Amino acid sequence: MKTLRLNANDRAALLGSCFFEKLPVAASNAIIEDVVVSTHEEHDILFSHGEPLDHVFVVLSGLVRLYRLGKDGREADIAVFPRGELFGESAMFLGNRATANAQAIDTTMLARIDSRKLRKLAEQTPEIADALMQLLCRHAQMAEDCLAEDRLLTAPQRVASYILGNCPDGTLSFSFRLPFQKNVLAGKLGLAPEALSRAFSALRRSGVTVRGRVIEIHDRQALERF
Amino acid sequence: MKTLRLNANDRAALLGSCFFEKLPVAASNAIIEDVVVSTHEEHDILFSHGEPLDHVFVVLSGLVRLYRLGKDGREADIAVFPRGELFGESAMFLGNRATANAQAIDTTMLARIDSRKLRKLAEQTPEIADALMQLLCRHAQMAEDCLAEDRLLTAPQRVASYILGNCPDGTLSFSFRLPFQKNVLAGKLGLAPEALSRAFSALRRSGVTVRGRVIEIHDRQALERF
DNA sequence: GTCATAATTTGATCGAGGTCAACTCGTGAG
DNA sequence: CTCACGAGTTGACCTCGATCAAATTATGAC
Repeated sequence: MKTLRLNANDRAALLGSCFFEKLPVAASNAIIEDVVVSTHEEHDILFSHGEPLDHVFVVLSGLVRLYRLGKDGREADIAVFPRGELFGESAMFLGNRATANAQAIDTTMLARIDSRKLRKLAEQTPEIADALMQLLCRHAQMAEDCLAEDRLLTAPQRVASYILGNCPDGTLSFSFRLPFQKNVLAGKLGLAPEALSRAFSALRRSGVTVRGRVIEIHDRQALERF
Repeated sequence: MKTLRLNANDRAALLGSCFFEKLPVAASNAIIEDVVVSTHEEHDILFSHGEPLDHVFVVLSGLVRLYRLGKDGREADIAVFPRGELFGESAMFLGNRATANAQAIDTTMLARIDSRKLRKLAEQTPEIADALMQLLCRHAQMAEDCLAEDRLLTAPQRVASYILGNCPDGTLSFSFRLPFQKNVLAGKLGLAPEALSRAFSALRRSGVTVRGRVIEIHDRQALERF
C-alpha cells in the first residue's frame, strides 16, 4: 500500500461521488481538507474484522469487497463497492472497530477520511449529518434487500433480479457489461460460482444471452415473471 | 387501532428506551412533545411496503415484526423489535415510504413520532442526529449479521448463536425464557418452524434442554464449538 | 501464434432444509 | 372433566444449491 496526497484528478472523482455530490461546496472542502489517497493491489486486505479503524473510505477507482469470515474460514460477502461509494462508516459509530473485513477486488485507489474529524463536522454541519444518515440508510437497505432476496428467491431468480436492477425501466430488450468477474457476482449474490453459471444457463430459456461479461436481455417481461 | 395521548406510564417506557436514554432531557422532551400512542391487536398490520409513512415508531409494549413479501406471498422476516426499540426510521430518509411490512406479533402499544419533526430536530440538535446515526448503524449491523449468519451457518448453528447471544459471557450453564413463540424465532432465523424444532433436538446432544419456552444450557463451550 | 494459467462451464453426487401429513401435547372454554 | 384448538414435533419425501472433479474457454506472457 502506498499513500499519496489528493491530486486534482482524485479530487474530481471524490466530489463526484454519491456522498459528496449533494453537499455544499464548503462542507465538502472541509471534509476533504486533509484526506490522503492509498493505492492497493488486487487481493490486498484493507482492514480486518474487529481491528481498530479510524478512517472511512471512498473508492476512487477499482472495487472493494466487504465480507465476514466463518469459523471454518468460509467467506460471506456483505457488499461490493464500486467507484464513488463510501464505506467503513459503521466503525465510526460502533467503537472505531471494523465490523467486517474489506478486500480490494482489483487495483484500487481509496480516499481516506479521518472518521473523528468527519464525526465532528457532522455535529457542526446538518447537511453532513443528513448525508451520513442517508448513506447509513442506503447501506442498511442494501443489506435488508440481500437478506430478503436470499430468503425468498432461488438462484436464477436472484440473478434475474440483479440483471433487472441494471436495466432501465422502459426498455424491453437491453444489454450491459458486468462491472466485475462472475466470481465476484456469485459472491455478492451468495452463490457458488458454479451455481451462478447454472443460473445463467437456466435464464437462457427466458431470453438472456451471456457472452463473457456481456449480458443481453431480449424479453424484460419474461425475466420479471421468472 | 385506537390512538391515545401519552400518559405517565408510556412516557417512562419511552424515555427508558435505547434511543432516548442517552439523549439530553431537553432533546427527549422536544421529540416527545406531541407523540401519540396507538394500540394494536396481534396480527394487525402496522404498515405495508411502499405505503407512505410519516412516523417513526417506538415499541412501548408487545412485539413487532418487520418483513418483506415474495411474489408468491411467502414472507421473509427482516427484524423483530421488542419493547424499547425504535423502528420505521428508514422511511424518513428514503422518500417517506415504508421499505418493508410491519405487523404486531402480539397485543402492542406504539409511540408514533412525526418523522418530519424528528428530522428537523436532528438538524438542530447534534445529539439527536448522533443518536439517529447510531441507531441506523445498529440496524444495518443487525441486517448484516443476519445475512452473514444465513450464508455461513447451518440451522443448528444459527440457533446456537441465538442462544449464546442471550447468554451472559462468564457463565458455563444458564437458562432463559424465549421472549416469543418458537414460530417467531423460526421466522427471525430464516427457518421453517419444523427446521427450528429439529435444530433444537440436534442441540440436545450438546447440552441444550428445551421445555416449552424455557431454554437451558449446560455446557457453553460445547455450544460455542458447534 | 503458442503456451501457461486463470476463469468459467458442465457433470455427478450429496446434504441441508423446505413441504406436507400425521401425531402429541398443553391450554382454555364450557 | 372433556373437548377443541393451536403450538410444536416427528416422519417421509424432494428440491435446491454446495462440493468435487473434469472439461472448456478466455487471457496474458512471451
